[in-house]
Amino acid sequence: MAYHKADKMDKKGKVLVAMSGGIDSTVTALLLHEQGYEVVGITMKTWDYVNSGGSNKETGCCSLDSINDARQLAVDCGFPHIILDIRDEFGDYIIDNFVDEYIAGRTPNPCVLCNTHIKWEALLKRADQLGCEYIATGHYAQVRKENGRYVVSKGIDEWKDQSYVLWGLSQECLSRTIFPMGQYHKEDIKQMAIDRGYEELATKPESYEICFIPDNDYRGFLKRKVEGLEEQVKGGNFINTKGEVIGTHDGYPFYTIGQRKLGVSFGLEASYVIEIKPETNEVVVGSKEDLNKQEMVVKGLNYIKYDSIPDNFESLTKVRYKHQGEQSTLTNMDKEIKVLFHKKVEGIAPGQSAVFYEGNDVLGGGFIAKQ
RNA sequence: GGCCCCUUCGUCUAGUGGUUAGGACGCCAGGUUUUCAUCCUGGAAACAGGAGUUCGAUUCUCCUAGGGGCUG
Repeated sequence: MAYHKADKMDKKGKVLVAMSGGIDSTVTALLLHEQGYEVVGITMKTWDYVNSGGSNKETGCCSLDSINDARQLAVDCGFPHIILDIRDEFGDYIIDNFVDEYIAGRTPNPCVLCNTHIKWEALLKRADQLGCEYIATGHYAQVRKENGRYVVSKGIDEWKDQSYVLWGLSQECLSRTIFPMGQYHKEDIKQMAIDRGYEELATKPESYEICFIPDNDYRGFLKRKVEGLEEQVKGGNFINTKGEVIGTHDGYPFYTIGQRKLGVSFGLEASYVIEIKPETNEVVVGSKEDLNKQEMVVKGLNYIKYDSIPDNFESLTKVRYKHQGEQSTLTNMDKEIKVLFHKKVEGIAPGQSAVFYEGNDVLGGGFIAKQ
């Protein structure tokens, strides 16, 4: 495909924009296009939605039924758009890991894993094939180069900040990544969409499900995916912190640490899952106070701002996506980091990502191994 | 087998001769949220049954059904 304006556009470069069809990635493509980048849109097909039940929600990281919207925008703006089928890699890696983690009694975050191991890899590979210097996504986060490293920091819209899900990206990936959303607030983005004639995008509900579980029922997904699981694990015991049996549950994979609504009333106060024991199919239940833990171990580390973290480093550490974070002291221990929080943190769940911050900058992160 | 004390939303309970019968947990629905959760708002939901006393009974009395004390 010939680009008659190629000379002019080359000043900014060629960028491959991941487009889900939602508002954020759409505006991302629009802005870069307006700024003079040579934009190529790409929509990744991660999962076969055909028989998964419909959804009219459009603006998650991997929306459903949105390929046409992305393509239409590309047509409107006159840039190319391609569809990339990554169902195989996605299924083998993300979905298998998702299932394995739950079977192991942990709580995975597939979005983080997909970013780290699938999405960027697929984007960069295709970018190389297309001669794109950069890739861009609609994440609310920022990247800058500092002291020879590419540093991820929070988007200026604190409320929408998505830097948490990017802790696993390599320096190589970051060196070619642009996050236009990072310097805007969500309201600005909505206004930009409206100004450009895409008001319907601004009013679409956002999607919050895991992309491969459109009905938002991960428990049902596990049951369908793992034959015989439901029968094997049902009837396990709820036990209290003294080890006494206080009830029966549906099976340990169907709970997560910090979960409250357990379908049974155990006493005067709300009860929370504080520990999951896959080997005995027991779920330990306790009070809100029992959920609070002072320390944890994080493994599978990736460093962003520096190439390592010195001992006794002070950082704000998040244990979940929307966790506000808690001050902590980090200590290296042979490919793992021990995190000692200054104040106890509620509901630390193995399998979730821990992300370390220095101010607004992401130091790095890893997976919570144990409390 | 005699004389005492219990019985309220699914659960644990508060309470009164006239109340919208209150709360907590659980449940349901919304909100927040690119994971799972948390969190916030709202909602449904009960006086064991029967007969009295009373202007009026969930409350007082009596009777029929389910738990604790002294005697044999």
